[in-house]
This record gives sequence, C-alpha cells and structure tokens, in this order.
Amino acid sequence: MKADVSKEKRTADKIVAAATPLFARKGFAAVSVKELADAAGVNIALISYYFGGKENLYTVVLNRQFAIVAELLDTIVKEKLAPMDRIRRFAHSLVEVHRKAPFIDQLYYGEKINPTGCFDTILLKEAARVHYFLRDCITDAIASGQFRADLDVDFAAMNLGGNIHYYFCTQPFNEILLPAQQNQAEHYIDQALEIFFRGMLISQGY
Amino acid sequence: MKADVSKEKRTADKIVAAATPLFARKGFAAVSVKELADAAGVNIALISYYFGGKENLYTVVLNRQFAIVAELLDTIVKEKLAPMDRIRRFAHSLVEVHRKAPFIDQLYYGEKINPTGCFDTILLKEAARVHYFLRDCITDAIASGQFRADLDVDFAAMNLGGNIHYYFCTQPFNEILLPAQQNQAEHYIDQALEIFFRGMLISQGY
DNA sequence: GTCTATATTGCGATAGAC
DNA sequence: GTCTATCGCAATATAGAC
Repeated sequence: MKADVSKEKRTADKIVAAATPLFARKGFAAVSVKELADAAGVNIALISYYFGGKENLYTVVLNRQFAIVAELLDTIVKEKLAPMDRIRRFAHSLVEVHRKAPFIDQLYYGEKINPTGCFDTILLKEAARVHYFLRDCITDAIASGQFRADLDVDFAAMNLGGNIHYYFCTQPFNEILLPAQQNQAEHYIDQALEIFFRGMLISQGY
Repeated sequence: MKADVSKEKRTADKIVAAATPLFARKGFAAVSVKELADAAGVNIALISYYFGGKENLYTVVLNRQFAIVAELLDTIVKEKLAPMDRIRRFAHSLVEVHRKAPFIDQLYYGEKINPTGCFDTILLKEAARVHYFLRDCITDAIASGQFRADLDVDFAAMNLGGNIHYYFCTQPFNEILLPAQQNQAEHYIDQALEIFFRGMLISQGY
C-alpha cells in the first residue's frame, strides 16, 4: 500500500511538474492533454485518472503556485518588521521564490489577463491579499512619519506592486531584450525599491 | 465597384472590431472562429474569406493595436521635448490611447506572457522601442543634470515602464479590486510619475 | 496504476450554391 | 460578398484489457 501511495504521488507530481511550465508559457487553452502527458513522460489517460481532466490539473497547478506566495505573506506578517523592512523583505523573498518557482508570475498574470473563468474568486483573493499587504506597509510607514501622507495609498500600493511584479512578469522577454541584465533580479529590486522609497520618504536621509 | 469596396471594408472592420476584445480577454487559443463570427454578426466562413484564417486575423488585430503606440512614439520623438516632459507626455498619452483602445495592453501583455509564436519579432521590436524611448528620456535627464547618474539606466527604464504599464495591464482586474479608483488613470499616472521623478531627481525642488 | 482503443465532440478551413 | 454543407482533423475523456 505504501508503495502504491508513493508511486501515485510520484506520477501525479511528475504531471504537475511538467504541466507548470507548459501552462505558464502557453496558457491553459493552448496546451493539449497529449502535450501534458508527453512532457511528463506518462500515458495520456493518466491526466484524467489522477486529476479528472485538464481543467482540474490546471487548478492544482495554479493553487500550488499561489500557495507559495500566500505562505510567504503569512511568514512575513508574523515577523512584525518595520514597514519599509517588510516591503524589502517581501520583494527580496520574491526573488528567492522565483528561483525555485520561475513560472509563478507567468501563471498568475496569464490568468489575470486571460482568465479561464474557474479562478475568478481565488485570483481576486490572492491579488487582494498582496495589494492589502503592500498598502498596509505604506499606511504604517505614513503613520510612523516616514512616508508622505499626501498621496493615495491604493495608488502607491499599485505603484509598488508594479515595480516589483513587472520585472518578473516580463522577465522571459527581458532575457532577450536585455541579455546583460540577466540574473540581476536582486539588483533590479534594490534599485526599484530605492527609487520608490526616495519618492515616498519625507526626510531625504535615505 | 466602390460599393463593393466599402462593403468589404465594413465587413472586415466589423470582424476586426469584434475580434479585438475577444482576443484580448481570452487569448488567441481560447477564442473559436465561430465565436468571432457570432460576435461580429457575420457568417463563419467570412473570417477565412477576408483574412485567410484565425491566425491571420489575430496578426491584423495585434498589428493594428501596435501601430497606435508606434505612431504615438513617432509623434512624441518629433516634438523634442525636455526629457521629463517627454515621459509625462508619453504616460498621459497612453491614458488617452486606452480610452479609445482599451484592449491594447491585454493584447500586448497577453502575447508577451503567452506567446503564440507568430509574433516574436514584431513584439520584441515593439517592446524594445518603448524601452529605448524611456531609457533615452532617462539618459537625457541624467545628461542635463536632473536625474541621478548612479543608477542603472536599463533598470530605471524598466521601473518606469512597470509604473506606467502595470496599471493598464491589470486594470480589468483592478476595477473589481478597487472600484473607487475606477477611471482615475490620470491621477494614478500623475502620482506614479511624481514618485518616480522624486526618486530620480538630484535636487529636491520637485 | 498503466495502457490501448475508441467514443464523441468541436475545431478551422473550404467547395460550391446563390 | 455571403451562406450552407461538409471534409478532415485534433481535441478531451473514458471503457476495458492488462
């Protein structure tokens, strides 16, 4: 029985692992079940056997990726860092996350731009979570007298979200456009945060 | 003959007009030819008749959208404005562009994230054009002593691109997430540019 | 748990009537 | 220029053998 369970897990995991980059690169509709099976090196019938169909596999893939960011946010919120450190911590953790899960933003923004329909609620919840996390950081930094109070916090949070996510979201493309800047995510994030902080801070001691 | 030409143009335009939001929202692969024909209110066979197939129609739709931004850049470059004004002009023009062509970023980033393959060169050219435009603005602002010279220009251009485009790219979603901020694109852009400029400027007189 | 074979549906494209 | 009918194909899913 134990052998069966671990074999089952291994096959299902192989499928999920192979499906993740495929869905990320081509989007849900453009990937066929045969493609998924071939990439995983398993028989085509096993996608339905393990997941009950392409759509369910897709939800498993996305939920697994979403969980990574959700856990990260859980961890950071518990740390109760100072607002700017919280932002820095989040942004730099995302760099780390993308090293292990390089398809997360393609999946996330792919679904955001071309929604399949079966993710409206989950995706909105995830997007809201990140937005409110960043907005809370900014609100706290304003309350503590570090950030200017004359700006719209939601816009500032979107601005910050864009600064951080845009890089990852367009990275496959930037690898061609800016080959010299490859694997420089840390540096990009550092600089983007510095510009943002400098734009938000009251004192110029930054 | 004249009647035929204008009828032909009207039908083809109806198809393009109906295809644009469909491709934007669902992505190329998820839209069927029947859907396109129904949305345009024309017979299904006319897509092949006028465009030679779904794929060709898609390239027409995207090229037409890309041309809008390309023309905008042509116009702005000719104006020879001061670097910061050039950035402001570009960002605010995009707000205007999105009022008339609200699907441009969904199409652009949809293709960027989930490439169909038939757009690699064109898309890279477009992306490069915008990136180099923004980078030139920043380089000029550094040369004129306005912007700090200690930062990576490519990263700064990406940062700026993210600030501007992220809002449009995720707008359909933000309408649900932040209903109060709807139709506030002008204000968002103003604030985003202010934060970016403040982060880049040497003097604090901004 | 895995595989082959197949059922069934929907796709994109086109020939030919009007 | 438009429409109906249809071809050929690829899609997903499943039944049943092993």
